[in-house]
Amino acid sequence: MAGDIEKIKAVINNLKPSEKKVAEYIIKNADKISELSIGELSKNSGTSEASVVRFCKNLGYKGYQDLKIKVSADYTYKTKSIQGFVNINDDINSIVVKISKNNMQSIEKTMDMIDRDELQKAVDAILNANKIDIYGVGASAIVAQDMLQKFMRINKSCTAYNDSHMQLASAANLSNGDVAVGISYSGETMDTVDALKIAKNSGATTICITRFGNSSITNVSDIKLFVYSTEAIFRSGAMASRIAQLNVIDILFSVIACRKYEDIIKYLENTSEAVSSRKY
Amino acid sequence: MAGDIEKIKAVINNLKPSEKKVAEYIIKNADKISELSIGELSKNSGTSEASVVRFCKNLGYKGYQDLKIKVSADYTYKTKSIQGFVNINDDINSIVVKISKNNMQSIEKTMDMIDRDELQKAVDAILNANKIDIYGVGASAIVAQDMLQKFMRINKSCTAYNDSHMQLASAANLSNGDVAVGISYSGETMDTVDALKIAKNSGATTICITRFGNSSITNVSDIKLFVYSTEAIFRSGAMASRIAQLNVIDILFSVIACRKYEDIIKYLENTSEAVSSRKY
DNA sequence: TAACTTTCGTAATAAAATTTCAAGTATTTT
DNA sequence: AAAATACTTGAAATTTTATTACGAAAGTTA
Repeated sequence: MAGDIEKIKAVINNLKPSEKKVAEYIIKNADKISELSIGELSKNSGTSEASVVRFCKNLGYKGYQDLKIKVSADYTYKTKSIQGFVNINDDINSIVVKISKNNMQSIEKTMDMIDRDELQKAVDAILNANKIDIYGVGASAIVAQDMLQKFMRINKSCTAYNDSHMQLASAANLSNGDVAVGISYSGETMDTVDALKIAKNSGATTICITRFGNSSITNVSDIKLFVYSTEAIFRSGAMASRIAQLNVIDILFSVIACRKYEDIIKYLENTSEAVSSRKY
Repeated sequence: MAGDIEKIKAVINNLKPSEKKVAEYIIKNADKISELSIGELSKNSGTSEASVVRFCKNLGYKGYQDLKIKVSADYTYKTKSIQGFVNINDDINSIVVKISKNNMQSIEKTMDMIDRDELQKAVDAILNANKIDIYGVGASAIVAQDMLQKFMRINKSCTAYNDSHMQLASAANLSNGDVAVGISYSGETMDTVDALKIAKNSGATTICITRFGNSSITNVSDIKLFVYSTEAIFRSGAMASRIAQLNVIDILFSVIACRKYEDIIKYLENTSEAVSSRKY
């Protein structure tokens, strides 16, 4: 489907020496490939034209022409997604583009990176849960609230207290078969980590949605869902990160909705109807 | 920079007949270009090889090779973004990819579509506002809450009541120089539209964040910020749409932050520091 | 209608890509 | 350790593809 450059990286160690040289050159100079003829490429990589062709065919391309087009397309696709940071003096259009691309990139990287097995575990845990507690404060409270709204609509009983004392109290009353979800991008938010720790001690299955890597919250989580994010602008904690987190919520919701489609469509229709009276 | 296919469309009417044939063929068959030689293309479009080359050079390309690569790249870039709807039987990986791409697409289309002038007006209104009211219920309440958090951090006093009576009461007390922001994807949510209408009558400048097109909310809004969204899955109102709305909030916030950088960086540092004591 | 300009395709030329093949290198067998 | 075999490689031949040159046809202007 995609990722021509990735594909080359993946097979580079199974190649013969001369083809490996070609692969290395292409990876390092993917930006230039579109303007290189096979002769230039073979010279630059210290091999022969024949080796380049063999390399192309080994990788499943029709020939050099074909590879050239695919690799160039892949390269421009990749680089078009990437945008710099916002500068103070950027005009309004640049800001629109940079912020949007950054948010898109956070979703994309999260999509590439998120562990499908962990996701499946989270789905199973939620599907079998008696009770679900969701913890999050500050910007993460919004994500928690969003999750609550989604799951409530499909009749999964959740709670998402935004009072930290309530969270702790609620966590203490969980038991086996319950699920607690902790949301914190930094992974170090005391209120959330503490609540999750108590939930774990109470016997609940704990899930975290946090940044990639180890942190206090991963230590108290049975299931870890990582999101990727870089912020496009100064100390503004929660822009791309919360969008990546919401994307994870969407995925969880969608997987569950698909698995239990027959039951859930009814609930969704009911709730749709219920609010329709409040629309013009 | 981009949009090679768009560029061809833009100039198609200024071309000589034979070159126009080439242009038409390329636009209709952008997917096949990567595998066509100049001979095939000229035959398929009913012209000569020379005309194809002339066409390429007229458009600023080095030759047919160059155009072929650029157009192919543009085409794959465009189509890679597009993904189908989620099916009940999709496996977990397909759902991850489809939901993510759909969310990305909503951001991208919103980015392409959003009116920069309206955005500028919204920024000016907010910068000069004494008081800012934000209205939203249900899924839009989360977006409202998010906006509140962001603007609070840069010391812009906002309120975002999620009680509809409070909203109406608050709207009644606004006056000239105040700003009211109504968030409703459908544009038909009574509570939000009513509150915004009252705000407008009170003399406030009204801003809406809603779906593209006319709706009840656009009728009561001085400034209209449109988002684009298609949902990847059944009657599930608010997935991609809220992400697109959050993206607009990010943009508003970023533009304002850039314009008032010196003042704002201080506020951001203060608020960062304030919560840091609650982190491990 | 003649002179000129524009547009276009054929054919010649040039460039690039692919294939062939034999030499060189490594590996296995005897 | 020598011979046989298989593998890897690049130079050169061949084929394919792209570009250019040029003149014929169509269209314009005087």
